[in-house]
Amino acid sequence: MPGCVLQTDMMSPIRFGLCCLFKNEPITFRRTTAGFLLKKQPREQKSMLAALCLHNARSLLTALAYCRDQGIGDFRINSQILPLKTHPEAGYAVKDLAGWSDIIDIFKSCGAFCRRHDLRTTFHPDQFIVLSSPDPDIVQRSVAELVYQAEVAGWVHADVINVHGGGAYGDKKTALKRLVRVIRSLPQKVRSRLTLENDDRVYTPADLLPVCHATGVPLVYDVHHHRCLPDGLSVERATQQALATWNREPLFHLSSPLGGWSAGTPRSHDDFIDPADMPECWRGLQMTVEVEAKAKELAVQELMRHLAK
DNA sequence: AGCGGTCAAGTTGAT
DNA sequence: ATCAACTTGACCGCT
Repeated sequence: MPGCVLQTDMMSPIRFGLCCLFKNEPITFRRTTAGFLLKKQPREQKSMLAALCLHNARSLLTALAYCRDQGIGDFRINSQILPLKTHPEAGYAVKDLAGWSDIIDIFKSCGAFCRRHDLRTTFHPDQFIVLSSPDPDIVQRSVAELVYQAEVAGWVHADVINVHGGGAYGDKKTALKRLVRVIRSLPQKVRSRLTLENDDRVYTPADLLPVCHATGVPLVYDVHHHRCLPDGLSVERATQQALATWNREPLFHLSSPLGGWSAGTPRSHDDFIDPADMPECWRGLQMTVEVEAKAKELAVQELMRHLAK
């Protein structure tokens, strides 16, 4: 139904978020591989990267316009929005790319668009970013990636860079001490956006809340991960404690297990959200809920329709 | 045009 | 010891 926009007054106060990609909408983000790129001449490498970055910046603006039209209030930005940005060999500075000022201008337009239409954007660096590692090189590379994402976050006004606690290395307590120390040492533009999320195999909300309290970093509560890796906290209690860590609009994650909770792999995500998986105690809260479902925008739309009834 | 192997990175737990 | 899973599947190179 073209032009059909959900009415604000029918909608839940929850701001629902779309993660990174589209299922049906022809909005794409491109990337490349280091091996392929490095076989080219340096000049060609730069021009390919410039084309990819420009394409992705334009796609982001298109994605945000789509979200606004659909009443989707939040969009998670792919870590590879600037492909291979911090790769040890293929990495580059944006200002080394032809047309760099156009690229940055489009990202800044994205930021202005978000301000104008009350859209939120976030980043979620992937599993290779681990701040609790005992290996300083791993921590240093992770921080470099966060610095890159914080730079883009500054252009687009993203207020969240969300990471997991990382590994335990057989000693959670010590690992979390390292995590606190590293968080405190982060550059301001990273630390002011950093959030911690409970994962489904190592760190629970109960593990991370003390870190949040010690550092002022908010907790992104993922209820699906919490159900896969419980810690004695009820969903209601974890919700309350996570909300209390936020000095801005809270951000939570929601997904449904592939094939239901009785299936073999409850950890993997289903195409859509089973409304029963959304905690009752979330209803009416003023916060962002990012929908992690493989059907992407279709899943967000279906959940919003269901809750508007 | 379609398809399969591969992709920069870390850690865990199943096999 | 090896390897999928995590996640966001997408890209490259070959047929």
